[in-house]
Amino acid sequence: MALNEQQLQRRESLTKLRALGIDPYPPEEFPITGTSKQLKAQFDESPEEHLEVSFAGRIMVRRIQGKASFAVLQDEVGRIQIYLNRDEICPTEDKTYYNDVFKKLLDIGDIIGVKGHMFKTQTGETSIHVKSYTILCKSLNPLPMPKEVDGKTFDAFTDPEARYRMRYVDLLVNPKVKQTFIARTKTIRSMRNFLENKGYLEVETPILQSIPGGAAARPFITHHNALDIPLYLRIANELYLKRLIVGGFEGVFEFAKDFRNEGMDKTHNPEFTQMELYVAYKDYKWMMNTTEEMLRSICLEVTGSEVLRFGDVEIDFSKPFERLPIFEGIKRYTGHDLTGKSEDEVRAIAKELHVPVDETMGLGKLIDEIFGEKCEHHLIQPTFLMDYPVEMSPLTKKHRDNPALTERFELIINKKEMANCYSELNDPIDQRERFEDQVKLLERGDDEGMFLDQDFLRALEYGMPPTSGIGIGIDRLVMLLTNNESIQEVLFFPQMRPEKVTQPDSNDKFTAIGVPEEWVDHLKEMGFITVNILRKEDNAGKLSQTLNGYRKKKKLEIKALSPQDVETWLG
RNA sequence: GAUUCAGUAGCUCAGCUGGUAGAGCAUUUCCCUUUUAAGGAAGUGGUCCUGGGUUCGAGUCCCAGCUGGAUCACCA
Repeated sequence: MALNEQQLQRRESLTKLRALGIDPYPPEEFPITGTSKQLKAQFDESPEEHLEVSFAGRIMVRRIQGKASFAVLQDEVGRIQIYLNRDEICPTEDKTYYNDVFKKLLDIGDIIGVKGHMFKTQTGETSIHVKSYTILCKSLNPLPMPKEVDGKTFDAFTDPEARYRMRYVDLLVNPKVKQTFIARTKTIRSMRNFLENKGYLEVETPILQSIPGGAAARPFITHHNALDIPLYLRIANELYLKRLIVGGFEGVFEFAKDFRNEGMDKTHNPEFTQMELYVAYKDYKWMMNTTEEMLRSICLEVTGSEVLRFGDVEIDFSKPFERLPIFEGIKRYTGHDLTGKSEDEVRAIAKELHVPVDETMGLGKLIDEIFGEKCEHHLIQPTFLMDYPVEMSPLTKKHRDNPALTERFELIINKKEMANCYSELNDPIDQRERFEDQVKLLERGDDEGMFLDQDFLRALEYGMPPTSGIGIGIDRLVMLLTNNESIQEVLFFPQMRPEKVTQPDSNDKFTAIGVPEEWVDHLKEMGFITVNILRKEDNAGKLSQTLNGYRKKKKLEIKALSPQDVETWLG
């Protein structure tokens, strides 16, 4: 990457600092007496006391007023203004530390430590009166400069691509982003506390699996060299947690990063987080109550209220969640009762409703399509959508009242699937048959079919108690709680197509076309990192001037270049 | 994967039917000892995403590509 003017200036400042004997990246610790928030609170509590402080932060604003200066330092929790006076910073005749170092060699984005005392300015802002400062880190790239006036932000750093690729910059200049990720951590902590208080055990299960099971999704595949076998990144941890239930644990959960090799959009990232919970001797009805209780308390802990604003809708966790059998939902929103209807009858109804269907769709898929097209968008408030057709749920117990259905629910909030729960199938013979059906799907080329996991079946044959299990999409829950429309906003580093970077040519390649050795590194510094980039310059006169200008500016002790020299490089 | 919109200075953005590339902030220089939407004055800074094409002339029009966003498809 070619360095721009500001980057070159900062590098120059760096060498000047070193020339002054200042280490721009010192190794010593810099002890502080408090965060920006603490120092301000401490002073404001008893402003009459002389409060000596030590503080470190990143320079975000600088206002130089001749012999006095103000700056704003930012730490993890906020910002604090500092005041510097030339003759206090430099009590002797030597004013370098103020006139040169502070005013010229420091930049917005640099990290400094300051010592001084707290005071209030004439305009009433609690600030640090600095007696001495230490450079802790010189920053070589300029930060974007959003301005905030009366809570309104101007010139905000908004380009999504830049924000996601350079989350570190995003976090520095967009305070809301930091709040989102703090809320994410709070959400997970709140859920973990809830589950631990219930007595369930947090466990870890394999991420590298030789049989990717527990969901229908395309996996990422990798290879283990020593065993010389393919391994898959897990798409779910369901089958492992159930093995633990077989092994005698009665409540286990895991916050699991899962990986699915599918498309990406506002609600899907190739790696995402799911919390899966399995509890023995329970059914899906029990799980509805538990889920409801858990989400209500998480919402309260994270947002301070059981009622949540998301965009322009209000989502109420305080009331009991609706429990809506899928057939009832369809009846409510389309007027058609599908109970007991055959595949052909349902297909005809779908066509009548203008739901796009084709002949390959089975009964389960048809019902799912109708619901998705005609009903799902009505479900804003938390709703347990329950009793799915058996075809779509190969790991779920058949419904106690209707063998065509399963004991399964999905939790829908604001039109989005948040959680998926079953009364887990524990009949090993039934499970084997359902796996075999899935294998047939695979053999037909349906890449969503499930693999047959012999060891899991063997475990079930030893006997798994009746169990209810749930998977909750953590990313989507955090989106909801933080009022974010996109999953990329709740992942620190969402998946992006890799940036293309040009690898610099070796120095040999430059000397081979006649560039003097002492010039090569400087050319690279100026952005001519490959011979091809250099040769894009067609005006040797202009190029030699540019290079000599750089030589002069940096006061380089090397030979100046003639246009003829440069002409030969360009070939 | 399809459609569509976008890509111009470090950041946020203007740029008309094609005619020499603009602003604010940042940055540089000078002045200023309590400022705070950064005080005054003067400057610097651009492969207009890339590559082709049309044209006397392309940031602007056409084609292809790259990257991102949105919508759709896919996603138990």
